[in-house]
Amino acid sequence: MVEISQTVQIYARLREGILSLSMAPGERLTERGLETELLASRTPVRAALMRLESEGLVQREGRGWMVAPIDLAEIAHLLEYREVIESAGVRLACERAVDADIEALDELLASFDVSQSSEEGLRSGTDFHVELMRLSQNPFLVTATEASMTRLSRTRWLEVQTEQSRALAVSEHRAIVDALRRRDADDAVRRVVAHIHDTRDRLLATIDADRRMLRARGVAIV
Amino acid sequence: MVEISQTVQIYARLREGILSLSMAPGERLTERGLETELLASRTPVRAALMRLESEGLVQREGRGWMVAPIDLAEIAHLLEYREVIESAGVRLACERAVDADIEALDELLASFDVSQSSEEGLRSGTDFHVELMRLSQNPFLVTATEASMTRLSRTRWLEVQTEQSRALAVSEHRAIVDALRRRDADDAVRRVVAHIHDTRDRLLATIDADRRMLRARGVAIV
DNA sequence: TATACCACCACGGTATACCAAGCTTGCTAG
DNA sequence: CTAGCAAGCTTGGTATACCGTGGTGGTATA
Repeated sequence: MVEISQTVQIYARLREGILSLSMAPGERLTERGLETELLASRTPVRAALMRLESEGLVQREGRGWMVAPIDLAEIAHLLEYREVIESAGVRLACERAVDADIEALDELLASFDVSQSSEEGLRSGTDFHVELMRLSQNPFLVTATEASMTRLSRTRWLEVQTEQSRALAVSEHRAIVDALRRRDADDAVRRVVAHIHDTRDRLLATIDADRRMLRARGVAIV
Repeated sequence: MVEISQTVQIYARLREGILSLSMAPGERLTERGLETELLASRTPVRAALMRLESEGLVQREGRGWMVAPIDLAEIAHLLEYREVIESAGVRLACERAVDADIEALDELLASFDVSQSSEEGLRSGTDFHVELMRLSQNPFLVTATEASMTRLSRTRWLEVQTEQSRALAVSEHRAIVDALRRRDADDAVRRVVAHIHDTRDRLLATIDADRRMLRARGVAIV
């Protein structure tokens, strides 16, 4: 058993609770409440809250804190932002990626294709896009994508995850890798844009349709 | 005189010291040292350091902290990142900006043109690009540009700021606003890209030429 | 003289006591 | 009965004491 500092442990537990929706969006938090709940002192709790604030997962609310609500407009803006980042990133990747890295990305895709567990399915999408951006050789594109996927990841639990929708996502990913392998930048960009558009349409349609249900589940949709 | 909390005051003072280069890039910092130097307790000092870390202005170094060194490769990546963000942003701005906001941006430009003080000249560039991104209506493009400009702002002090180079920057900004006013997205993007390329070339050339001098001044250029 | 070991000190991490401010609640006065 | 005020409690903000660890300098021994 490795010893882990309180700071990162508390941070990880809060982050997990928020992303898994076991802490409801919009839920009010107090430092002292978390202190007793997580059996730690306020110092690491405050550190975790500050870091989560910089990631957009918690917000200051009056004198206290709250779990960031799920905001439809923010989601739309994030997906537009991803479209900007990832189309430019995949174009750079076509110029710069070495073949071995493209094949490694393809293998990553295959490994996710095999595993069907839901939480791994959750990670597969975010990891694919992050690893794709890594091929651009620009660390800021990687970081921006990581941050975007983190903020978007709570919405995945809301989205209907049918067998065919997951298959579609995988095939779209595969098409991107294929274009990348052919160094066909224009096609790669087109497919990235199409993939993000598909994601957005599916997501916003689902959320919009289930608005009432989600609100009832305590999801504060602004 | 308004009372300001220790947390934001300490943060602001550290930030100012770092951005003005009065705290040297690569300089080692200790929480207890800053505590006595800034006449505050470790709690707000730690909070400030954590926030500055998330902005990339300080880094953890071993068990301690250091002012983030100026990294030539990082600067190049940041300028490439800005090119991605701002070309997409200005294209969106052409579609979405209302005329009044474009005129307001033009007036901002005029006000900076008049004022010739150096630190306002420093701010004028960053504010122009941030306000430009605001016209895209996407808050993530605004935030990304703010963060990039912050990280880049230390390099401005190193760059030779001749009268004609500043005049060139202003005229390039003006050309962008003109294209925006004509809703000529392709031209606007072209001019944004050209402007950032110019900035990069001037910056990297200056820094590369003065490498030895800068290192002698205590600037840790990796 | 060189190397190894030991003691001390400086560091970030953690816990906690105290503070001022703001909200809530309950009592009192009209 | 209602309105207003005051007291108390809860909040984040701040200061500080304490802990374990890692690094460093000095000394002793080979």
